[in-house]
Amino acid sequence: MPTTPAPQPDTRTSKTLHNGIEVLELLSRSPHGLSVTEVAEGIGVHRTVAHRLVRTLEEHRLCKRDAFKRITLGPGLVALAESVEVDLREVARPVLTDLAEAQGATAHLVVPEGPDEARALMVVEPRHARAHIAFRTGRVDPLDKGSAGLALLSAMPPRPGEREEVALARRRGYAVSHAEVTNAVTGVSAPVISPRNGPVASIGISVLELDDPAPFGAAVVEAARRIAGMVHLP
Amino acid sequence: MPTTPAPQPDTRTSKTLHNGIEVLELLSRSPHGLSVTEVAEGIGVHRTVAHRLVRTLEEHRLCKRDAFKRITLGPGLVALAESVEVDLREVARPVLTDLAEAQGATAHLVVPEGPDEARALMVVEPRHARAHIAFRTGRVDPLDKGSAGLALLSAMPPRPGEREEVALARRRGYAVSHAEVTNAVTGVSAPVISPRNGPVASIGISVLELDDPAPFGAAVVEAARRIAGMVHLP
DNA sequence: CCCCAGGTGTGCGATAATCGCACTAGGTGT
DNA sequence: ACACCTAGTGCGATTATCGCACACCTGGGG
Repeated sequence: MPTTPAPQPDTRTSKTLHNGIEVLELLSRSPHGLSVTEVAEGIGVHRTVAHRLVRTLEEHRLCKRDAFKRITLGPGLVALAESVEVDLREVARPVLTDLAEAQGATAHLVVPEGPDEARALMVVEPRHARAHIAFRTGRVDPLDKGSAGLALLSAMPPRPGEREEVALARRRGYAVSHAEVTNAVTGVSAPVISPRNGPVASIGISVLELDDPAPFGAAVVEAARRIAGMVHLP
Repeated sequence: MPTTPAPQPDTRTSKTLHNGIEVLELLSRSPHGLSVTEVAEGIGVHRTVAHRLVRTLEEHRLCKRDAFKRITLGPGLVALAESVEVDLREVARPVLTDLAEAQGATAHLVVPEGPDEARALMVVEPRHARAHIAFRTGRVDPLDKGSAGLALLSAMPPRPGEREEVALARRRGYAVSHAEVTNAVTGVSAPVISPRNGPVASIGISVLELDDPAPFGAAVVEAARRIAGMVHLP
């Protein structure tokens, strides 16, 4: 019996770094922290390995251990995250707050991720609305669900079998969705199109109203236009 | 010549993970992105190694490559960062916005990091002030510089050789600093003290006024008290 | 009190993952 | 066409990682 067939090691990615990142992702799903043993079980490595990974992350403030040794994500991550897409978020922030305030609804900036997904990069809630939606920054949704993704698709070349709403959005300049990612919520989004880089983001609002989306559409189109005029990637 | 003296490998931390994190830190200092070669030079590893690290980070969306192969930080980081100190930030957010609005100044939540540093976890700017300070979330300052750090120190046992301002803050309940971290800016901060965990944060504002800090002090003390009453760590 | 159970933390040898060479491929400017 | 630059890859040598075995601490019974 010639040992095991062929483990075929992957020389293209780094296993140790992969494990370290999995620790971070595991911790982000564990709001109340974990022990070293739980981390080891959670990602399927030996306890000693988890120990070394945690210590390394800790040195970089990517995780920390509280008074009784429980491990949670560390504030170093907020410093790193602050540098993600700085120029885009810098110009988008005032536009989003204005939009949220003017419409009395939650405004969001969403970027495409991979070929079929979109991630919320920024979410701004209105200050003085009677009621409004809240959802998590960093959230990922399929590109073909929700107004933000539809708006992004509408700024790309048509795909075979694309939803009818995309073609409609392409004509109107903004996309509308209802109860696709969140029950009872209507989304209205417009693509932010950079002359140089194509559709870099979408900007939109989540409203509770069910009637005519046209005024909202005009508002998000205008907001997207403002951002596109200011963003210039190298 | 008996080879090299003694390389003494470090078994306590993980070199590969360390390198991967250094890539992230390097990228956060490089707003316009880097090439693989630049990454390799920046952290002092072979180009092939940098290549593998980048690819691994990319799979987890911690970095991404734009149209012309330049590498920047990826949106996966904002999802991770969103989970840092969730409960604390959840309760602090409305308090900070109220504080910023009421005082017409930038409000901030700062947490201790290591024995001698403090990091800004959250920064909220006022909506309608004539002028206000802005600074970066995630920023690190020495614990004995600036009102936030002084406030944290004032809630800890006295240290040998501590600044006089700390004792003063201990008596008044809030700390005041002027032009210590930023020119011409006065900071006023109060510690957030959890009955169970001691000083977990400080909350404060950065103002341009130079006169009586007492009203600001009362406001930050009240804000810190509100947060302390709501935060309950496991 | 002592001992056990359940957890963290650590030295060290075997081994598998990483490193870096040598090479291919693609693009740019002369 | 050529020289020159950077990205990307297969593969053997080397070295970092893995995981065992053990020490240590803390709390709770017997």
